[in-house]
Amino acid sequence: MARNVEFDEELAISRAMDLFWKKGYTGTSMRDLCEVMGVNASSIYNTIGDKHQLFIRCIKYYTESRMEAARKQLKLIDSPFKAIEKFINASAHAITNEPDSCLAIKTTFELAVSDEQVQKILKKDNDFTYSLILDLVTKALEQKEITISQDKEMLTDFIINHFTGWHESFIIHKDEKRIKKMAKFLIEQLSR
Amino acid sequence: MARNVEFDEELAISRAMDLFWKKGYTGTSMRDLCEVMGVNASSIYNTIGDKHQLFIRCIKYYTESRMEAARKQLKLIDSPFKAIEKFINASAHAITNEPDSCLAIKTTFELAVSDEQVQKILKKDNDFTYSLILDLVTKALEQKEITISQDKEMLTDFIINHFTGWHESFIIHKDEKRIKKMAKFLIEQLSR
DNA sequence: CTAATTCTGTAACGTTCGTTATAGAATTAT
DNA sequence: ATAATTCTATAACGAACGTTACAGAATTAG
Repeated sequence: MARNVEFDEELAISRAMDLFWKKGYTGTSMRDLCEVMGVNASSIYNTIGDKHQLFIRCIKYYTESRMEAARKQLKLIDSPFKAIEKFINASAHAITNEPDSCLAIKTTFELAVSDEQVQKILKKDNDFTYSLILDLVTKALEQKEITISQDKEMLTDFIINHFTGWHESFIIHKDEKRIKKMAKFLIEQLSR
Repeated sequence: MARNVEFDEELAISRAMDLFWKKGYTGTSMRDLCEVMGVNASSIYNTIGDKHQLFIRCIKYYTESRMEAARKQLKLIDSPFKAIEKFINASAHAITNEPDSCLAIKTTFELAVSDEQVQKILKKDNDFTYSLILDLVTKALEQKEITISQDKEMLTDFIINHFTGWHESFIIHKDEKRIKKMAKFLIEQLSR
């Protein structure tokens, strides 16, 4: 019959993701994508589909990788409050040390308003982080490690909500200290 | 000599701004801009300049209008804490009731990372809001209306920082209640 | 080997992009 | 009115866009 060798799809998707991350969806051309993926346009259209489908694959890859990493990062920590603390500090560190801002947030503001498919993928990613933190907040409340409020759903939202602003602040002011101070204050507040 | 009539530049800029707001910088074409501005491309290039210069005019118009509005909104309020409370509630209301998310934030994530001119304009806008709230926080601390912390600079950052996340949350979840709860909690925290 | 099938590279499709040359309409001073 | 000047409308520029047709290289089954 016939051949079935293919290019390394995961690697190609990962490289496409990096380019979309840097230049945004609209700002990225198929020609540039072909170049970084090391694959011809024909192959992309035959296997993955058009530019939009390729992008969908890329944010799915991004969010799924993040979810996997978050799961790993937190499951080994015994104290729920320490886990929350670590999550907040890890976020602050990532925000002030990675060259590009979060792809999910960039995509939220570029596409999610007008693209329902993208919005749903990002909502799934948000809901995952939400349930992860909600679980920790619930346990921390039970163990009286958190005392600031008993409304665990609101507290979860409240904690996660800070990160987006930190991204914006760092893009505009490029001042790591400002982010670190807010992170420290947030953690102090939870347990006061 | 010669004529000097011109198209209504402010109106044209305002309409161009609306289109950039909806579609982003890269997503907006000069042809669409000409149409909504009611002006030919030649006229734009002769008076304002190229697409990038036009966009600069639009975000300047956006940020300056916002600064003017914020000044007006807050100067009539006697209690500094009430002014902060009003600012937070007005932000939460705007975020959950305007069709498109904040142009400044969208632009931060689309352009400010790679476009220094844009970054500086947005920094100016941020610094203005910062000094406005810092002034209120300072007075509220003096009058002991705020007790949560004495670090007025950090507190100012901390307050403003919430709004960006609220925008993201509303795009993803479209749930006004979640934003309102966070706003209520934030206000309660400041004065507890 | 040959035949069948699926991959990839080239090259081009028709559109749309940002931008501009140009000609003529509009306006003002004399 | 005439001349001078500045506007706008048309139309097109070359380049880049997303996408695809097609030929031939590569692979596998018989």
